[in-house]
Amino acid sequence: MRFMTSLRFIDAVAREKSIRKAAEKLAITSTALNRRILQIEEEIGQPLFERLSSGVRLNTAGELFVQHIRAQQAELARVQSQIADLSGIRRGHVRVACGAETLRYFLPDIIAGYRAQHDAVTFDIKRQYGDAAEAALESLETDLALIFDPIRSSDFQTMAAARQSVYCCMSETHELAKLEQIRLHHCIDVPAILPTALSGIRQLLNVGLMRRNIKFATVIETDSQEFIHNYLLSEQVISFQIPIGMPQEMVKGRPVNGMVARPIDITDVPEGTLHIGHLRGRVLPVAAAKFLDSIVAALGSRFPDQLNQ
Amino acid sequence: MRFMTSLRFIDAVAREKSIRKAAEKLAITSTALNRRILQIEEEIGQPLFERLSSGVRLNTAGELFVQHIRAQQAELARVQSQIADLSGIRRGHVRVACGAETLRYFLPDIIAGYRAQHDAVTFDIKRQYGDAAEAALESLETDLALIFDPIRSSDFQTMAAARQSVYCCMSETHELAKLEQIRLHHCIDVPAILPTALSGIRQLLNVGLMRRNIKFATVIETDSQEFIHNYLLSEQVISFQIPIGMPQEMVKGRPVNGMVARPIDITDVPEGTLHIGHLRGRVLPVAAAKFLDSIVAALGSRFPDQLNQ
DNA sequence: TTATAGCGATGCGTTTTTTGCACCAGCCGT
DNA sequence: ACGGCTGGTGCAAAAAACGCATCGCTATAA
Repeated sequence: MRFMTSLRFIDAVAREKSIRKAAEKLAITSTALNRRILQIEEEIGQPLFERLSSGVRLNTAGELFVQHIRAQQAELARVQSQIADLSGIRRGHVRVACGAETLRYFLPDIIAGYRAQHDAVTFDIKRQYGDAAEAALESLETDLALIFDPIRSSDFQTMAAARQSVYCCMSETHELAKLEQIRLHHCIDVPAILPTALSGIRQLLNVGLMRRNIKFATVIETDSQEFIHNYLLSEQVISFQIPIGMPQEMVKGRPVNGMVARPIDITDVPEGTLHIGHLRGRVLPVAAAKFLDSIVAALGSRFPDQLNQ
Repeated sequence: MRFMTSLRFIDAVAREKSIRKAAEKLAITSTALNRRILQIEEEIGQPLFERLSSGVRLNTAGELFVQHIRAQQAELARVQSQIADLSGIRRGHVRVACGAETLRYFLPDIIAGYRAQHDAVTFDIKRQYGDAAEAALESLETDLALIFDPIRSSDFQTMAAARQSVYCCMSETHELAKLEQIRLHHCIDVPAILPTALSGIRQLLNVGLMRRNIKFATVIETDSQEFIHNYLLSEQVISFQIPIGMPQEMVKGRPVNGMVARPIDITDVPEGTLHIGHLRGRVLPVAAAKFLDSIVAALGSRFPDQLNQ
């Protein structure tokens, strides 16, 4: 979109906080970029950036203007998607921010199903923790967010929610695998591998640990689910997951690839809520709105009793 | 605003329904304009205009896109005004659509008062009948509307309203000037000069005439208040006006420039309502919002008892 | 029927705008 | 004092936009 070039450039400079760095990303020279910015500042009638020795920074006017640029970009995307939708085949690009839990099995499944029907729709999946996902929604960097976490911003509009209780995962040969249900005190001194403190699962566990005044024997802390998953097979450690982050067979208690999951008593560790939604007040592009519909539908069929709203 | 040029051009072509006509208005050649449009159509991926032998016309995609362009222009104006407001002096441009009644004394007064405080704010005043004013709000051609009429569109957001009863105006030497209050039957066979059927006053009068099964001796019908005003001095005819369209002295029954006004019994002619508002859901530029405030305040002080909301 | 006038589209030479290179001045940490 | 970084600028080359002349088409009038 030619007429958006200058605006995109300003957005890029605002993000990079440096004309030269932004120029490099945009594959033009810094002088060309610099002049475009000076030109727009002149048209606006006042500077949008403060010039620092280390780069540039938005001033108040620039803050307002960049906010407008981003809203404008999102609006344009929506209109384009609407126009593309007129020609029958649905085109578009959907940007999703999600936690590691939904990234594992749920989203690939849903997206494959959606793309089977609309192969002209492309996706951008970003793994982000709750607060970062909310920030991405607000800066219009993403269309949808799947957050397993308390929602902090009132600008988040939940379109569906599913309550999820925490399960304990381990090798099927693990001692605790013999139990049908796990209590936290079973886990005392049992080597555990945990997600980082930013994770929603970890926060729920912490509530339980505080409540019962228990500490885990944490041997590894990582933000990689991939790592956790593989490590369970290498050492007799326990890990934690929520139903949406596991194969459905595993949720039912049956072993999958040598691993099993056992529910933790919810009097020990409270349930959490998976929120699916978008920025309040935003009208989503057609593709994103329809994809959201299919997420909501899938969630409804997988967790019929835990679905709110 | 350089980056808006192509968009403005498309808007112009959409309005003129002709590339050549639009080119003339934009002071460029039709070929340059034509190529800009072809370029944008290519970027969008499909045509925005249907080519007819007599010119062009928006297709569905174009309809969507032009709608986006207009919203975008309004948003940009708002952001610009917000930025200008940062530097202390309030700049901006306010576009008002109003009927002939408010155009006469009320608006000049308010605008003069507002400009005395903010001389960097400019105005564009368009006289339009109710439905045209509502259309102008929806196509974002105007920011505010003052409509003395029933409101038809639910997209009109009323910010203030004042009930106005109809007065009969005439030379102070007119026979009817001796009465304190006029009844419709007094006006039978009295030569009258009336506003056109589109006017809100005329519609109220029609209600009364239907009710009482009376007909005026209409000698002249015009949409020019200026003409009506001057004609009252040249011939012994009656005319009709609402308080906001008259000098305040005249409303009190005293002659002004040889003319007087007498209230019509409201059992004969019902009261009407003057609505002041903007397009629902729209965030107005700073200057327009503040000007609206001053209109509302002025209305409140002039018609303290008739003010709703 | 032909003639004509109006419309949008296109090839081509000219003008305007944008870009890249080389370089300057200022700031900061070493 | 130095080297490395920043944004800003003069000038020439590249690219984009523009205007003129002209084409093909259609609706209207003679």
